[in-house]
Amino acid sequence: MVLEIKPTQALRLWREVHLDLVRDTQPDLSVRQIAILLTIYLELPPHTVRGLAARLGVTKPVITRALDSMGKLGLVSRKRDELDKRNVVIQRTVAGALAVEHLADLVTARARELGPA
Amino acid sequence: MVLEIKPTQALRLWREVHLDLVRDTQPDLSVRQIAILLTIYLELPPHTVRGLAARLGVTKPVITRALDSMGKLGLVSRKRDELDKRNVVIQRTVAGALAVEHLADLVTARARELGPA
DNA sequence: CGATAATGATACGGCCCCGTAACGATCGGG
DNA sequence: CCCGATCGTTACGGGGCCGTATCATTATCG
Repeated sequence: MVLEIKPTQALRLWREVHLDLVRDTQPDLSVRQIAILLTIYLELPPHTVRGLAARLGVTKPVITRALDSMGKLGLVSRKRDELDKRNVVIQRTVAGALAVEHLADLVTARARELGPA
Repeated sequence: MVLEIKPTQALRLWREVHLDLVRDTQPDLSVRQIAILLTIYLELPPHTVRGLAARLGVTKPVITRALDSMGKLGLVSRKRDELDKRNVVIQRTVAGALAVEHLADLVTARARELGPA
């Protein structure tokens, strides 16, 4: 089940989806925020600030700030870890799951429309 | 030549490429800038500020500013249209073509690595 | 010509993000 | 028990992007 995609198709797909995102999304997320959001929703919990920072190769404040802004949008939430109160566990939300699902729909729909290279 | 991609695959692809972009890219472009860059390199010239603005559904200053910053990065260049000196023609550059090609490589490489849904 | 329209750039005020450095809270080993 | 290590957050200074409104330049039409 290898996904065959040609460079020209890849670029067209990337462009179409980004055009959708520019027009469609209310507040569009940064590249970092998208990476964080998808990591939270695709990888197994639990997720922590330092874990995400290491996973993305960025500093911790980047994660904290991204969680702040995405939290305001309702895409994620935070909870103190009761076993080790230094830790913060990042949790998924309904709105976040919907947003991720919406992105998946965009990509699959645009992929389906791609003609030959 | 329809590109079959399942929602789970789409999300994993999106995530992997965004992780690459976060780690890899020197100054990462915004969603709008990516949309503009790919439009310039995928659609037939000539490109103008107002044309791009209409194409993306954004205001002209958005395009002007994006061209400013992408111009500093050497990804695009501008030239006055000699026939109608009100117009500015946006031109491709070698560095821009390389950046677009690099993005295509990223996407195709990550797509190839995708396992079954 | 002169008035009007169109094009791209600029000014302004506001908001968000960055990286570095520091901080408070909490845990854990000696 | 205490002191160092760890975790997440916050402060600071700087830079970028946004939308609206306005501007200078150029073309067009009466």
